[in-house]
Amino acid sequence: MTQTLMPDVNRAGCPSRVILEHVTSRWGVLVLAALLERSYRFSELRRHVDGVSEKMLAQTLQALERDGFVLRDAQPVIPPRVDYSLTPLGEEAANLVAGLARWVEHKVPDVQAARAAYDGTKV
Amino acid sequence: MTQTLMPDVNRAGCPSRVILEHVTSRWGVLVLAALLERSYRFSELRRHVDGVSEKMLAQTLQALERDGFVLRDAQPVIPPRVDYSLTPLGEEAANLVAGLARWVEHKVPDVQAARAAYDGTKV
DNA sequence: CGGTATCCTTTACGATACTG
DNA sequence: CAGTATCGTAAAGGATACCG
Repeated sequence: MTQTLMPDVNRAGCPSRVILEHVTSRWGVLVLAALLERSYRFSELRRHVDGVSEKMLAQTLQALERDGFVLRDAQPVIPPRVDYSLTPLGEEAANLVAGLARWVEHKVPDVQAARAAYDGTKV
Repeated sequence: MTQTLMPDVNRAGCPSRVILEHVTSRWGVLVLAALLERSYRFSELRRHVDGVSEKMLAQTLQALERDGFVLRDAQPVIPPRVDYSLTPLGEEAANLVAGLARWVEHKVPDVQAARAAYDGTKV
C-alpha cells in the first residue's frame, strides 16, 4: 500500500500540490470567487472575469469540475445553455480564495506604499 | 486624478491582480506558509520547500519583499547569513494562504474521489 | 452558445556555472 | 552561504478559425 496519509504541500509530487495549484491558479481563483455569488453561464463568466480567453476559461472550468469544485449543467436546448455552479466542496474552497482576494483588494494601498519604499531604497 | 479607489480583481489591469498573483503563485504560497511557523535562512527555505530552484526562490522572495510581505535581514558576516521573516502584513497574507493549503491537504481524498467519478463517466 | 483545434508567442521554470 | 547570469526547454497563454 502506498503512502496515502498525511498529504504535505511541501513535498514535491504530493497530490495536494496539484490541487492547490488548480485552486490558486490565475483564473481558478477568479472563477471560484465569481461562482460564490451565483451561478454563471460560460459567456457570462467570460465577461465577468475580465481578460480570460475562451481557451483558458474552458480549461480552468474543466480542472475545477474534475476536482469536484464546480458543477456543470448543460441543458440540451438550442442554442446551447450551460450553467456553472459550485459544489459544497467548491463552496468551501471559494470562500477561502474569495477571502484572500478581498483581503488583497483591501490591502492594495499598503502594498503600493511598500513597493515605493522598496524601490526608493534600491535605486 | 486617476482611479485609485475600489480595486477589483475582476478587472484586467487592476493592481490587485498582480498582488494576488504574487501571493497565490506556485512558490509564493509555500514560502508564505513556511514563514508563518518561523523565520528561515535561504538554504533552509530551499530545502523546506521541496523542488524549488535557487532562481525561483530568490525571485519569489524578492517579489514578496517588495510587496511588503517578507522582511529580509542580511547580516554582514562571513559566510553570509540572510534571514527571511514575515512582516505584519505578510503574516495576514500567510494566514490566509496557509489556511487554504491546510484545507487542501485535508480534502485530498474528496478530490481524488471526485476525479475518479469524473474520469469514470467521461470514458 | 459553448465550446474545440490549431498555431504561434511569451513567460515560467530548471540546470548549470559563476561571484562576493 | 546566498545569491546572480546565462542558456535552453517546457508550459502557459492568446488569437483565430471552425463545429455541434
